[in-house]
Amino acid sequence: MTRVSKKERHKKLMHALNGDPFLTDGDLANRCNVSIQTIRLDRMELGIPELRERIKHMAEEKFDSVRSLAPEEVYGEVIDLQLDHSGTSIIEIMEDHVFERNQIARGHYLFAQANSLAVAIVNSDLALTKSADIRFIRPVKLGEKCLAHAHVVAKKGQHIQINIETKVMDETVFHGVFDVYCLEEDVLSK
Amino acid sequence: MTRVSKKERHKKLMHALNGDPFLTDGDLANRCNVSIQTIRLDRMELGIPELRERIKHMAEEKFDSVRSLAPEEVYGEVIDLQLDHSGTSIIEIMEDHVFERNQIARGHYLFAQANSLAVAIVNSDLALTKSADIRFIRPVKLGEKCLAHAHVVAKKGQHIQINIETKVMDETVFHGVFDVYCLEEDVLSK
DNA sequence: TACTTATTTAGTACCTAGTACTAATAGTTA
DNA sequence: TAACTATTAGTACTAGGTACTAAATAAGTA
Repeated sequence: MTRVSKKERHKKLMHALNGDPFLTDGDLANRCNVSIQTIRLDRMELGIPELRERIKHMAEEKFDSVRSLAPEEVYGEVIDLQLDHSGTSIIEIMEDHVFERNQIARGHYLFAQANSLAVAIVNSDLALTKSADIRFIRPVKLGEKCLAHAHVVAKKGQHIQINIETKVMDETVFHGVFDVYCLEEDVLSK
Repeated sequence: MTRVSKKERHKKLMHALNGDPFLTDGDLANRCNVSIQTIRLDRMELGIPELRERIKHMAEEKFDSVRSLAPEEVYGEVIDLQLDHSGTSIIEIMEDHVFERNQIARGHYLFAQANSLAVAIVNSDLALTKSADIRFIRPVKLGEKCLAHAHVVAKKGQHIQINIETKVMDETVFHGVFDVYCLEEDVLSK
């Protein structure tokens, strides 16, 4: 006289955990009116890890995504850098960088790459972006690798003008002119 | 003969957990060369919850952010939004956002806030930043809260021009003019 | 130097949310 | 009725803690 079939319970279980992954085996047992052991056998069959593992997994994902948005001093991997002259960096567009709907990279990631590179090029402890004029030439899609190349075009006192062009393969996807303000220490002490 | 002072150990602890929140008390005890009890007293004093609670908290945040899809798309907390008209969002400058040396926020975080807001305002599934002209008016420091206010100034066909001004208290710190390209579905089907 | 306080360590009982296992019972079916 | 599946019960054990008591070890101060 099995009240509800195993299959049905399994469905219910999956659904319940989808709605609230923080349910313990005890909670699930109550919901399904079965013993805790039954729930554990069910999880085994369905390959559902225990509560603590589920939670840990979610936390790790969260942690990783925080990482990708708040990285080190430079956003992107610098592969070449001539201080006060030029530089190149790479980023690969990952899941976290794109709009869900259309898989297109959010513009500020491309900007972050360019901005980081511009500031990194300036040979100073106190370099800040003053202004920028940027253009997104074509959308960048998930999985594409963006190569940003920067070079200093002018240097007038504390203002340094840097041109940045970002390419995917041979196609230009982003272009920017950055005006970086450089407050050198010896200037400060004068 | 306390090898390392309590204060120093507390700092080390905070830093370690910031870098890796998945460390158990045992791990921390090893790193600091103290007993597990000392670590637990330290956590008490510093108000740091146990590993499982930390993990759970992160998982809950992740879960919440997955639930509400819209805010995930936006960098910053949107506190007001009138589609196709105006919007406001807030970000607080945290440790991760600043240069270590001078505690000044990296420009691309301010840009990310503005860019997200600009795209969010446009009432379309397919809104992409086409170009932007931005100015960093004064440096923003650690702990400051940035209020970005955006409003649509022009709409010509698929191009929408949005002005954004970001303030800390009453001071303008950032200004930008964004040109967002909006590919509406009915336009597509024509 | 002796007293006092702060800091650190040790150890116990208990908790949750499990795993891994054995054994028994209930219900169904050939 | 025997065989099988599904379910339940119960035990031993685990990690990573809490909450507590007690003791040992500095360190500061009168």
